[in-house]
Amino acid sequence: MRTSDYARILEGTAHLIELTGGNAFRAKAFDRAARTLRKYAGDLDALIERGEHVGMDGIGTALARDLVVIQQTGTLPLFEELRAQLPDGILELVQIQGLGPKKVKKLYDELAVGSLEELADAIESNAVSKLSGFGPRTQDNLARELERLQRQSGRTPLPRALEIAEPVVAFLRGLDSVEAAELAGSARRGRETVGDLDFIVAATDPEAVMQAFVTMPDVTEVLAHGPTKSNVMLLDAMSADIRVVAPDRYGSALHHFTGSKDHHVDLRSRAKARGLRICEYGVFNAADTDDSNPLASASETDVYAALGLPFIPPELREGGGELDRAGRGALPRLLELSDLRGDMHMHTTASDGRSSIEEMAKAAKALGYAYIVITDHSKSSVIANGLDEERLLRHMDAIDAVDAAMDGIRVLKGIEVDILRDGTLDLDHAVLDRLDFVVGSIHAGFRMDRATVTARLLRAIGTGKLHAIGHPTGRKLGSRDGYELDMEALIAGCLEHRVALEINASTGRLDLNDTHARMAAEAGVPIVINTDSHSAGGFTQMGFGVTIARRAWLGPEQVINTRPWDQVMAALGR
DNA sequence: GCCGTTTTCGGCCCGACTGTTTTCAGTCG
Repeated sequence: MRTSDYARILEGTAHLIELTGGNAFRAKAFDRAARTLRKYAGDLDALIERGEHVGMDGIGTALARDLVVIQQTGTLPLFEELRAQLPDGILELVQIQGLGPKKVKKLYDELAVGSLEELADAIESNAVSKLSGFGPRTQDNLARELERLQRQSGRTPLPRALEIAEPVVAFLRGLDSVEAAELAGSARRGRETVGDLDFIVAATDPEAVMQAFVTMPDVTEVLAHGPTKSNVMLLDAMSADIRVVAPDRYGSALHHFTGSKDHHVDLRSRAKARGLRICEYGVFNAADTDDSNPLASASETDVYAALGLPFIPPELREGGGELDRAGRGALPRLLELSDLRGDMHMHTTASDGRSSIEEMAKAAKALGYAYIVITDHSKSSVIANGLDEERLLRHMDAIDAVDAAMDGIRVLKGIEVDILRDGTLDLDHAVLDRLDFVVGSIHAGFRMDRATVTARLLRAIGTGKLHAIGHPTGRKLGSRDGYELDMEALIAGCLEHRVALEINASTGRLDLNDTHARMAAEAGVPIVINTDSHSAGGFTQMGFGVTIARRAWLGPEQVINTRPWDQVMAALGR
């Protein structure tokens, strides 16, 4: 069973408990356990088999037993029992914005609505607006939400979300009474996909800010508009919330709306243990029931300090043990963009890039890099005009010529060699030996099962000719899932043969992701962060790789391209 | 169902906004 299967069953059980009028806290417990599982990057199946899942966050004796049952039978009796009482489509209804368990239950009890289609029919016949507790406005909102679901579903990749959000932040900062404005929420934490955008503003005239916000040109729909909080649709693509607060409450508000939910749950229990209370208006004495006298609220640093903690970077606020570590003063010094001295995976006009070797070198030098490695495709990638041995040898001479002509940056010879279906490499080993850096990647034959792909990668690593595995899972963000892979086996192989795993920072990939990168680095595998640029403009994507690294708790010492070139091989242990 | 420097029982975050209501339940983050 895959991790997502376990999580899906627990999540479904949580919804069904609520829908059948069960104990809401019991439902919450199932939901919390599901989230804990989704966060676990290792082999959950094996963990359960070893009985080591007992004691995970939110998993007590009962849920631990339930997980064993799911492993053995593929499902859970409680889940099946509740599911038999309601149509399957009802779980889709809970996903709709504006529909919670109570309203879904009412729709089902009174109108027999048990699926998205039936809801559409009920709206069509105007029956929804006649239910008590509903009304014409609610019916309209549901109709719009259904339409939106059909048009687009799910979360927006982080790069696209930032593209939409950054102009809005600039707009808000330019308004008259605004002292500070920031993008909060999961985008600020750097999650690879973003559900909706949250903007926090410190301003002396909240209503003016609110009015300006809801009338921005990018706003295609106003969903809510209050004196301090509004919700709009931006470019028909993303829902965006805004909160305006007094400047002296900016820190606590920014903190509150940055989340995550799990981080806040942990933080509140810590506050409680210290006789404190924390909300969006600040940190208070628990006994202090009004919000006028906060102990801390102006900055996030103040908020954490009031709880006896150092500032915790947003990327770590996922409820993944960051409070414990912060409390012991043991947070890592996280990687920063300025730590990186080189980029070791990029393409030129020799294969499928759009810039020359020289253009790449000049752009990299302008960014302050000390070295780059030119890694064009190998011959199997025919569509990408990949190089055979003969063309590669000539290409190497061209790289040397640019290197000799450039001051202040090393231009090194590499290749992104295809890992073929049988795990052999696409180029002659003797030629590979003459390169400075070899990235091995899978570009074809994705439809293999987990064991076959894993063996394929391990055989490639075993050649001893690779320095790094490029985009290790092959996923394309938002469009392709990538191949199934035994990540623990890959990590063990990389450790044994001293091969780095890449965080591919190109906006279409972000691969490795944060959980896998954390897992690899904790095991001791060297990480390399590359843009896989196909033009001189592509280097700007490096920031996304750094964000993933930070979410993976990585510091500069775990990333090989923070080192000077002459120490990179040593960092690989070679 | 989970959890414990307040607890092995009794809590479980809490405030804004909407839409429907005549004072508030439901939803969201």
